[in-house]
Amino acid sequence: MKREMVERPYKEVVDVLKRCGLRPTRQRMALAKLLRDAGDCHLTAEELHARAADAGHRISLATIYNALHQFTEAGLVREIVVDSGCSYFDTNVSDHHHFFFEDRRELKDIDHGDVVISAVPEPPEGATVERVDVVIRVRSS
Amino acid sequence: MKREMVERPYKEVVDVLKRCGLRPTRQRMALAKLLRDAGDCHLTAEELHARAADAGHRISLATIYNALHQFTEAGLVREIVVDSGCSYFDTNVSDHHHFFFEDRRELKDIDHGDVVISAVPEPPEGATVERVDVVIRVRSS
DNA sequence: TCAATAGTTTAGAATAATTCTAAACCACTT
DNA sequence: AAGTGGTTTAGAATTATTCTAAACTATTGA
Ligand SMILES: [Mn+2]
Ligand SMILES: [Mn+2]
Ligand SMILES: [Zn+2]
Ligand SMILES: [Zn+2]
Repeated sequence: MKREMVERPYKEVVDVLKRCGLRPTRQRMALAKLLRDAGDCHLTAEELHARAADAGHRISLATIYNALHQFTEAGLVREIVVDSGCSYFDTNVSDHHHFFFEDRRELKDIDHGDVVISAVPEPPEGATVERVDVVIRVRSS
Repeated sequence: MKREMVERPYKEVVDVLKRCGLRPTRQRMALAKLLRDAGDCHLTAEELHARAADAGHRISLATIYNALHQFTEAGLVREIVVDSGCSYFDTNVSDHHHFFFEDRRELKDIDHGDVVISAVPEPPEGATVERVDVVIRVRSS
């Protein structure tokens, strides 16, 4: 019973990982749980690494990168490129756009529906639209 | 007269540079001219470096980066971040958006007006909108 | 015309994010 | 319990970019 209270929260992430065809290893379970419990946010690999460390998990950066890419592939997180120099991983995988605070280098979600794109051009022949990213770059002033 | 035919094209870029408060050095003139003559396109620092070399200019990469940042500051080019790992510099500084071909890692302009954003949210208090970037990510398939 | 000055260029080292390597490790099957 | 094949890891490698400090040059005004 003591054991169960601690272990239960893992059940879900284990299932998610299995559904994605990823072995539920110690590291992937820890990371998947951290990401799920983090709520909607935008993390760099380094930040996730730090959070894992804070939670008592000693996971190599290589593994963090591996997991983030696998999770991206599986649709558990979404990679956002706004800053030449580092990638952000978004735990909110629903369709939404972003403010980017250039001075703080931070992303903030824009509620779906607050940006309306009323005309999107056809992609060129043989190309298929993967995603439409809208980033509103702002500076404090 | 022989001389003039070769030199005249530089007159404009010299003026542009002066207007921007940048000394018209040999390197900056060469780069400004290359960029102006390139037509609308999206270049990486390396690509511009290669074009300079092709045109017979031996300019260090550090200078390419310096110039591109100064030109960006001055509004002569626009920096676009779509690809974690490298920046693109757009010689088309008019208001427009982009397709990004993820496999080729190439940008393509979308005519102004082909993307209509009919609702843009207010930025948070104290933040001022710098720019709205729309990137339509496509893959060939 | 010629310094003096301040801005510019440069090679090469340094940095930072990310990827690679190859050996140790461990999840899952049998 | 052993075999297997995927996984993790430390550390080296890679890549784009920035930094450093010395050499260079555009500009100015004597
Ligand atoms: Mn970062
Ligand atoms: Mn590149
Ligand atoms: Zn988001
Ligand atoms: Zn463009």
